[in-house]
Amino acid sequence: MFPNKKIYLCININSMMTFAEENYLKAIFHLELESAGEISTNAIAESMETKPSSVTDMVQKLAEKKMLVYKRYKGAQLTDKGRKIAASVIRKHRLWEVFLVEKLKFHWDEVHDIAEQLEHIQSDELITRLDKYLGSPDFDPHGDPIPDKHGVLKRTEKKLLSKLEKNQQGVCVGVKESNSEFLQYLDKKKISIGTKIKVLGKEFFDGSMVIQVGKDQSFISKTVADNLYVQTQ
Amino acid sequence: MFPNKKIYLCININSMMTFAEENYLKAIFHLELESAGEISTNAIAESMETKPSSVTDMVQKLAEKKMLVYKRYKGAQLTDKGRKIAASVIRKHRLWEVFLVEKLKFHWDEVHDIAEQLEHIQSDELITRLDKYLGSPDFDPHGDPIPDKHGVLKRTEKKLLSKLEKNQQGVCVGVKESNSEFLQYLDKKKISIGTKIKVLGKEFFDGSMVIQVGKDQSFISKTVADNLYVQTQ
DNA sequence: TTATAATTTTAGGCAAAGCTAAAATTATGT
DNA sequence: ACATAATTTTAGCTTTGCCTAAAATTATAA
Repeated sequence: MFPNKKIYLCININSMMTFAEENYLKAIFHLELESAGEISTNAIAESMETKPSSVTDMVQKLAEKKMLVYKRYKGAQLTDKGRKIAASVIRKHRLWEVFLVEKLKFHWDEVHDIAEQLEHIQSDELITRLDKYLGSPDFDPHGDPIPDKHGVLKRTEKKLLSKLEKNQQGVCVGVKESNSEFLQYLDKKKISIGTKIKVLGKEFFDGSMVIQVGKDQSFISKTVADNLYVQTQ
Repeated sequence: MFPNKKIYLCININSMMTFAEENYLKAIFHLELESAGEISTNAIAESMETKPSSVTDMVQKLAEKKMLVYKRYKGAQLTDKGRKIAASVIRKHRLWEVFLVEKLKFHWDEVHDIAEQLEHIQSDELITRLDKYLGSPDFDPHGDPIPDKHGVLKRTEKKLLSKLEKNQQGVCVGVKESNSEFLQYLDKKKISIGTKIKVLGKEFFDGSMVIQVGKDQSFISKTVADNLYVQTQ
């Protein structure tokens, strides 16, 4: 009568999303943060490194599932339902990144691909416990905010260190582009996520800075200040 | 932060296995432990809750990939290559189970379905670090041995506590059938994985036992002794 | 305004992994 | 031994998620 018995195992109909569907919702969620209104097929295709025709297919399917609103030739917009699922995937991704860095001692720039897989593991209880285990972190190792369990993403005032003026201070929440050398440089300077940084001086002509990190003072170039995100409360 | 770079991290062509393929290899591996020689299509189908015709399809594909040897109407046998991959999937499954129980405080009987998903995460580095993080455990929370990184599974002398005679002892390595009440009972008796148990006395007529657990003595029924696995070295 | 460019959709195909129904093969019982 | 039962395979269909090529629509620029 019903072809596949295994279907009965899915108690929560909402989360009966495939990996591909979750990835689309996630991508659209990110695009909506950057620009309001309908998201174009092309934009989605580009961000997912896939073809526009594939996007059209999937977007139509997600529209049928009420995950988004889609108008031919116009684009897509997430519904509350779709946004919630996207946020939960991003929450999982970022929590796992925290786990990989904090517990397994991976570096910031090594964890993305693994988290990309882990984000699709289905178990609410798992995420509840993982979150608790990690001390309910607010940010992932790149300084990006972790959506709460209701899918609410705290939009934070993350800005580049280079934008701070003399005597302003912030907490390091991430890097713009991470590469091993830069991360090693930060290690040497004793800067990591959560480090308080105060601007003691800023040179006008080259944008270099003298900053306070803990009890030490440090000199950093504009290149560095342009690559570090801080949060000013 | 790095939206959707599709990165091809499959360095090892051998491990470019789909979830389905990995599940088949795993199932056949388990069946080979129970009975030597070729494994029948029907046996595989039954253990995977799928149809024999589906098994034939997949087994032919796995034979092409040299994961197993298949003869029409005869059955399948894993090659070294296939066995190694199966063992690595089982290793991952069991390590994740340890993580879920030891770190996230799940109960023994709650972790299977989650580990069933986690076992397919692809990253050698992840498993190396996870193993280290967990203290390179030899057994999972059900007392089943964890294959080493080379795919070697220590075949252990796991036996039911009820098989031990007076004055014999063993280390608790798992339960046969786990349910919440039984696990709570064990908690009360201070028995868990790794607990040393010595048989102080065994009643002939009902199989009940007096055992030593740490410094305490305990009385247990045959029902309990029939449901507890111990390892005698 | 209209021709051309860009975007988006449709149509048709492919591979994975499952299914059913029917055919082929092997096993069994008397 | 041989009919029947059980097992296994084949053939053909379905869905998912992607693709290419062509058609449809919208945008842009002279």
